[in-house]
Amino acid sequence: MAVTINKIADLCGVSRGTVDRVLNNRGRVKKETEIRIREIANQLGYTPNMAGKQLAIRKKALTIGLILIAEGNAFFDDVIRGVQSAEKELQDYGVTVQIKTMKGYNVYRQLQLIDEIKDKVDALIINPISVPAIATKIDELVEDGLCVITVNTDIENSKRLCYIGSNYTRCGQTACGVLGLLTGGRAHIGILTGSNKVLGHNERIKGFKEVCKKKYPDFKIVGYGETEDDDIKAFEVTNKLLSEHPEMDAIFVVAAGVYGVCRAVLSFGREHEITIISCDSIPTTIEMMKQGVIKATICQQPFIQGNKSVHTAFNYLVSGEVPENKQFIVQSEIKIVENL
Amino acid sequence: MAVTINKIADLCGVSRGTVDRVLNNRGRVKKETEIRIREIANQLGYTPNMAGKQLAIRKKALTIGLILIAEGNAFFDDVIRGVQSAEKELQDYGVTVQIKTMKGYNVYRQLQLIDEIKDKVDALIINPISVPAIATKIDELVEDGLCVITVNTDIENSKRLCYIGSNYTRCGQTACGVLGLLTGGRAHIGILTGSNKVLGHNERIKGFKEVCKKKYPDFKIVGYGETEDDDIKAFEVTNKLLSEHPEMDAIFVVAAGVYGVCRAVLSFGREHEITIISCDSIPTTIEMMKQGVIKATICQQPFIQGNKSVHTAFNYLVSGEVPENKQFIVQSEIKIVENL
DNA sequence: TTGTATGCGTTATCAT
DNA sequence: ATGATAACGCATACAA
Repeated sequence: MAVTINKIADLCGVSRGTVDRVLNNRGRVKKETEIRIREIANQLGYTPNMAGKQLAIRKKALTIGLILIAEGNAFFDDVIRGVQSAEKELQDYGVTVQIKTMKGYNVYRQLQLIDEIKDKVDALIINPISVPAIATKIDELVEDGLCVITVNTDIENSKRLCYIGSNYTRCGQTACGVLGLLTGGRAHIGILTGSNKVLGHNERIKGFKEVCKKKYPDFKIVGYGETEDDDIKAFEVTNKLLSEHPEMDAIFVVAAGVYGVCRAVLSFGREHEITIISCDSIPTTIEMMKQGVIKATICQQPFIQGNKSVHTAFNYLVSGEVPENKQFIVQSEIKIVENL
Repeated sequence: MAVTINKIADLCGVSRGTVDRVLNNRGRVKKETEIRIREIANQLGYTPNMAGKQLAIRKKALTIGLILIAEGNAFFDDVIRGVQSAEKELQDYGVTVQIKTMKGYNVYRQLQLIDEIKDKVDALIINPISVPAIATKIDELVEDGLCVITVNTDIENSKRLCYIGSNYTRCGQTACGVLGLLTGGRAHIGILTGSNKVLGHNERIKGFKEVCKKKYPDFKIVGYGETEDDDIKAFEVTNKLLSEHPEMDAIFVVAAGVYGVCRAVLSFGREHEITIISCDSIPTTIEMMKQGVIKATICQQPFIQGNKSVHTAFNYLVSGEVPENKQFIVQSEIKIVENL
């Protein structure tokens, strides 16, 4: 039978209350008894019982807040689905989530949203803009006792509890690996990123180039473009790239704007000559895969990102459980039309 | 606030005990009160509280038994890791798992193991041999009130609670899709299956051929071999195939014996000319991928298969929760060396 | 500084 | 057929 707080109390000849105070660092207990209790607890390998905790804590309704740069970005639809699924799974324990979305990389707006939400929630899950101002803000929140988790994008040198999301470098490496296999290691590549101000996009390109260098000496990157995560902009810039580089026979779409890129390739009638690899799988991307325009896409388990971040926040709030790893990295999944 | 059994009792003017008897079909309650209670419960949308259930049920130690055809099959190592992880996650609730392993497709042996374990467990998770004798046995167990879940291999027309595992057809389709992309849709393919008596292997081949037919008219399947899931046998039969079909430039390894196949290809010095696609990722397969001998492998989330099956059994035992789908199908994951 | 009582939602065992 | 009561493990308010 598992060891409970009661058993420890018996063994130490004190009351449950005292053991509780020690094990949850509530103070107000004599040093020497504290030491004794801790010793016995460790020795017996005490682990708090979740069901008990959850039942007792039920009186307090927990609110978990989310700030996501989700507007106009279909990728986040699945993240939100994961969040909502977690809310449902945790409804027994009185958990409510509150999602605030924003559009684009407006630091001021994100700070504003943080201030709006911070006093209403027990934990904050944020898809942060990776700039010092946000990092500082996160640290402030944590100092004030709020539980903060970064999702999808990390700010490593901040005091957040943990990061849940992908390894962008890995995604880029995988993309290059796939492209290498599809082209036999010989291609003239156009890279269409979202913005060269976004860390994640740059890391994907970095990973891509690493593999290029190590394994595919005959890969030539012939041009770059920025889609600004917008299909129209993507369409224009891809058109330009295709005109300037008729030798281009492969495209890596690093971020959003995938559909715009595809439409440009289609407008040149070159969809059969150009191997397109993209990231993530939103409906328009899936449609393009079904039409054979996109050959493969590298996904980052958005549902799990949303779901796991809520569960992690909840576990921390309920039992002070700190994740064993500061980063929970989702898989870089290769999807083709057959395994969508 | 969520609706509890207590609230229902109040509203109906009865005691919790009565409500409990009704909602858990324990009988011994007057028809008309039963109807009234059910009505109110439905109306209020009562959902049992997990934490409460789990605390109360804790007195009974639950045992979940597993029968896996795991010996000599490294694929199952990850399944078992998933099972053990689930055991740890559920230890708070007094769950113990008991794993029995066997080697090869010996129906009599499997029946024997079932008889050994059936009276000692509250649920049985089985990786069944797909023959009528086992199906009948499963039905008997279920009739006797045991909870039975099939894992990794299903027996669809049986009374098992549900199946947790892959869609083998899908795996084969994915393999063909990948091969199509890697070869430009033109290849002379050798197929090395485990045994043509194993349903899953045949389904993979079926899926592979489907995509061949639909998308890749220039794929020619030039030969078949059976590895009997054994590396030595695989080595021999692949050697034979390579001798008889020098035009062969692609291999789909359907089941185990992957390493033997690779060694044969290496012994012919043809590892650069032959595109090998395999299934699953055991250590020797990973090694061959790193050496570039295998280009891609299609995986079926073994850890999740093990983990999820235990959790599903637990949920059923604790709350009678029947899975919403009779089949929980894991993803067919494409793995290359970059995203292993 | 410590102990006790009460309650969270459910199940199980009595007693009626 | 039904109700009352005691667990299960933990948190907390209150008493000492």
